[in-house]
Amino acid sequence: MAHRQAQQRRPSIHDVASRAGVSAATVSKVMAGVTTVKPENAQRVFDAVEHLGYRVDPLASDMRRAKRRIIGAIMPEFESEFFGQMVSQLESLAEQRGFTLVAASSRESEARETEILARMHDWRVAGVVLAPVRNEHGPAAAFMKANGMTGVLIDRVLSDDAFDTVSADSASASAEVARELIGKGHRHILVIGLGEQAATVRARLDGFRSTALKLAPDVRIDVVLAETDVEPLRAQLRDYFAKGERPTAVYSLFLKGTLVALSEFRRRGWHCPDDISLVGFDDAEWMQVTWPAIAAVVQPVRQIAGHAMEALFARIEGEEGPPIARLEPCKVLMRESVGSPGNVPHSGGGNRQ
Amino acid sequence: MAHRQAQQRRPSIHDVASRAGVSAATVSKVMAGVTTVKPENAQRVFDAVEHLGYRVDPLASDMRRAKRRIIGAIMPEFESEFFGQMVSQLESLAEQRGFTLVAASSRESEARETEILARMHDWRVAGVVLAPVRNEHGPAAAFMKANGMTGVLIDRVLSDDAFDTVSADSASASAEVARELIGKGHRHILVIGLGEQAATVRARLDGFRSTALKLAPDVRIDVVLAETDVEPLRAQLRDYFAKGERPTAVYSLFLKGTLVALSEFRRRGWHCPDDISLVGFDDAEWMQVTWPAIAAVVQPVRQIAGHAMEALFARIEGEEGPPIARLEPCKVLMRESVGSPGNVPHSGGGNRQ
DNA sequence: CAAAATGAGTAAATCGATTTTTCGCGGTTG
DNA sequence: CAACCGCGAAAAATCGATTTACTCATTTTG
Repeated sequence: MAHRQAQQRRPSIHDVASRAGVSAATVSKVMAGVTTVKPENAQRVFDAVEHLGYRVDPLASDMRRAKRRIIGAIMPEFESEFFGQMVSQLESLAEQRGFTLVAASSRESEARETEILARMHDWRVAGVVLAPVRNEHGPAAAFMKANGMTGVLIDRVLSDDAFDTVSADSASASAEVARELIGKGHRHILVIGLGEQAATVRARLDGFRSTALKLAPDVRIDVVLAETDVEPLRAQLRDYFAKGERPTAVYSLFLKGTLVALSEFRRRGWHCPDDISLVGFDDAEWMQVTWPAIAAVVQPVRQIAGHAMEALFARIEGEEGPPIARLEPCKVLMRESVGSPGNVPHSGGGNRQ
Repeated sequence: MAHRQAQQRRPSIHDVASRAGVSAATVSKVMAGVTTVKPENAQRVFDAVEHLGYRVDPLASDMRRAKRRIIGAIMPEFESEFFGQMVSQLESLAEQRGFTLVAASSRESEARETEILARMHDWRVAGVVLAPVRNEHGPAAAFMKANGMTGVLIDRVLSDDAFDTVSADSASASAEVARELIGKGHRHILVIGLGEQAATVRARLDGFRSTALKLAPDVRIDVVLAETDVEPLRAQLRDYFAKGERPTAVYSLFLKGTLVALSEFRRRGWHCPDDISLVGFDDAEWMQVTWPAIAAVVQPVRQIAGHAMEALFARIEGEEGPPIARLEPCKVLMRESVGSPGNVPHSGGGNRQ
C-alpha cells in the first residue's frame, strides 16, 4: 500500500545533513539563520530541506535550553466569553513569538490550580499567565515564587510584590457606573458579588461606593455578597427581596451575578428598566440583543492579553526591576436596562414598546 | 540571597540515581513501576526522589517515543460556550490519561487550521481532535491523511472515510423541532443558517424539512442561507422581512443566527412568542434568564468530548478497522420563545405570569 | 616570512529521560 | 566441576536537536 509510507518516520536533521553533504551542526546553523555558512552550502541545505519536507522538531529543539519555548496559561474556566477571548488572544500572541501555548482550566479550584502549575513547571515552561481563582495571594502564586518561575498574574488581581499584574481598572469603571446611576436619580442601589475574589470585588465595591456617596451622600447602598458559589448568592438575593427590600437599581460585580439578578427579576415579574435597573460588570454578546439590552462594563480583553504577554516576555528575556501593576481602562455601555427610578411604566402593556 | 536557590536547575534522573546509589536506568524503572527491582533499591530511590523533590521531565521522557503524550485540539473559536466547554472537557480527559492538551483556535480560517495542524505534527502529537471550520473534506483533514496522523473529527462533520467522527445528531434534533413547531400549528416557518458548514447544515435542514412535510404537507418552509459570514446573513434576513414575508416561526441552525434573529426582531419591534416564535440550535446559559426564555437544541458536549477521546485513544493504541461515525442525541428545550401562531396575546399583561 | 588571527566546518558532548545490551553472580544441572 | 540459567543492575545506545571545542585553511599582521 503506497499510502502506508506516510506513516514513516519523519526526516531528522541528520537525514538533511547527509543529503546535503554537510554535518548536522551546519544544518542547525542554517535553520537558525546563522550567517557564517558558505552560501553554496546553505543552498544545498535549503534544497535538502525542501526535498525531504524537513521541519525542526520543537520538542528536541527545546531539550537543550533551560527555558523552553512554551507558555502556560491557567484560567478559572473557558466557558465565558471573557476567558475564551483571553485564551484565544494569548495563543495568538504566543504563536507570533514562536512559542506554543498550553492552556488549562483550574475550574475555580485552588487545589487544581496548583497541580496544573506543578505540571507546567515539569514542562519547564518559559513563563505562565495565571488568572488566579481567588487573588494574587493564593497557593498558586506562592508556588511560582517558591520555584522561581516567571509569570504574570491577570484579572482577579490588584498588584503583587513578586509578579507583574495586569487587570481591568475595576475601580474607575465602577465609579463611572456610580456616576451614571446617581445621575439618573437612583438613591437605593443593591450591589451583588462574590466575596471569594477579594481583591477585585473590593476595588469594584469601593470604587462604586465612594463615588456614589460623594455625589449623593443620602444614597443607600446595600450589598449582598456570597462567599464562594453562585447558588448561595441566588438564595441570599431571594431572601433580600423577600424581606421587602426594593432598590431601584442593581449593580452586579460579575457576569454570573448578572444572570442571577435577571432570573430573580423574572421570578418576581419585574421588568428592566421600568421596575428596576440593572448594570453588570462584564459584557457578553447576547446582552445587546435581548429586550431590554443589558448595560455592562466591557473589559478590554485585547489590551489585558497584550500587555500581559509583553510583560511576560520582557521578564523571560531577563528584564529586572520591581513588578509592575497595570490597570487597563474599561468601557461602560449604558444600555436600555438602566432607566430612572419612579419613572412608573405607562401602566398598561406599554412597557414593551 | 537564600531564595535565589529556587532558580537553580531542577534535579535530573542522574541526581536521583547517584543519591540512591543506583543507576539512572534503575530509577527510570522504579518511576515506571517496573517490578523487577529489589524492594530495598526501590525504597532508596523513593527516598531520594522525596528528598530532592524529583519529578520526571515529560519533555525529555517523550523524546524517545514515536508517539508523544500530547494531544492537539483545534477548534474554530473559543468564545462560545460550546467550544469553551469542549476544550475544558477535552483537557480534563487528556489529563486523566497522563496526556497534555495543546489547544489552538483556527479562528474560522481553513488556512490557519492547516498551519496549526502542521505545527502539531511537528510536535509529533499522539493524536488530534479537530473541529473543522467547514467540514470533513477540508484541507486540514487532507493534511492529516497525507501525513498519517491519527485523529478524530467532531462537530461540523457527518462521517469520513479515514477518521472517526463524533457529532450531535442534528437530523433527529431538527426533526423534533419540526414536530414541536408543526404541533403548535405553525405552517410558515423560516430556517436560517450558514451554508459554509455544508454537512451539518444540510443534515439539520433536511431533518427539519422532511419531518415537517410529513406531518403537514401544506407547510411552507423558507430558507435563508448566507455563504460564509454572519453579517451577510443579517442583511439577507432584513431583505426577507422587508419583502413582507411573515413566517410564524424561525428556526436558526446555529447560535449566532439566533442572535441575529433576535436582534432583527428587536429592530422590527416584534416580540416572542406573541409576534413570532424562535428556536435555535445550540443552547447558552443566558437563554433561560431572558424574557422570553429562548427555546434551544442542547448539544451533549460531554458525550461528544468523551466519545471523541475514547475513539482517539483507541486508535492511538493501535485499534484497526473502518472509521466509525457517531451521532450523539441532543435535547430540545422548548422554552417560552415558542408559542402558537395567531395566538394573539391575551391583550393585557397576563402573558407575564 | 613566520606567527597570529580569522573563517568555515565538523566531531563530539549535551539536554534528560527510556530501552537495549551486557555483565556479574548465585544457583542448577549434567 | 564445568556449562548453563536467570535475575537484577549497570553500561551504553538512542531520541533529535544545539552548542562547544577543535581542526584545517586562508588571511592578516609584526
